[in-house]
Amino acid sequence: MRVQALGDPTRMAIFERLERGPLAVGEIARSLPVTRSAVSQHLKVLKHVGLVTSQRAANRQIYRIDVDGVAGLRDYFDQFWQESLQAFKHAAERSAKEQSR
Amino acid sequence: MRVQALGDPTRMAIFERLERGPLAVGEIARSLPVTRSAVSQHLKVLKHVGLVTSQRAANRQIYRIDVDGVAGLRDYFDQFWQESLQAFKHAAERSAKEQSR
DNA sequence: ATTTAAGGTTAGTCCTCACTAACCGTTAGT
DNA sequence: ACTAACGGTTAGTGAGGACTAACCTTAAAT
Repeated sequence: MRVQALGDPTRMAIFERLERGPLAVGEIARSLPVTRSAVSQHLKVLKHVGLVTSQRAANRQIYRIDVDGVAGLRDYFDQFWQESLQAFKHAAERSAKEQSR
Repeated sequence: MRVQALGDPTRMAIFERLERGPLAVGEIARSLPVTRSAVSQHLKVLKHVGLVTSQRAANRQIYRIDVDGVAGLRDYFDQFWQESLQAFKHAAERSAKEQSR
């Protein structure tokens, strides 16, 4: 589920590292209290939901924020909140009408 | 963590039930394949992050969407995405400047 | 060619979290 | 008072997910 993507603190931390610019897996791991393996697995998840992209540079994999993906997820959430509030508003109006008859 | 609030499918389903109007715990449980206890625990979480409020009506607890809370969470996410995109944009510009000198 | 460093994958462990069952207090009805 | 229904709490269980360690492939360096 898309919501889960940033649910884990470590995954969140990785994402925030990437906000400051593209990084290789090892560079991220060095600044975190987890192994490269863990970082690699988290990046896999982030990539899967479209928040980051990767690109080979010789030996290394450079990860960076996927601007389109972030925007897409933002829109997704936006729509969700929008619909929630609207649905509830409609329900409230319907309820008010029931009261007055 | 606030992100976790809608991470669970059952919790999501409960929230969506409430979009159609206020409901008692038992009413929600009856429309879901889980016990009242589970629903009660989920509502506790939703209440804790400010997505719903509760109100006693005699014997029962009526839960409803907290419009302010939803709006607040919407704003929180909005800001998060905003900052992500902005930070990355700045990083990209900085990087471009490095290249050209 | 060997060595070194990178990163992805897998098996196994541990911990978190969703869930049930059993219990409790509270309220309304008889 | 007794009963029945509601809903919150707790202990215990099971499943999923985060993590490490070990292994593998690939690419650059000597």
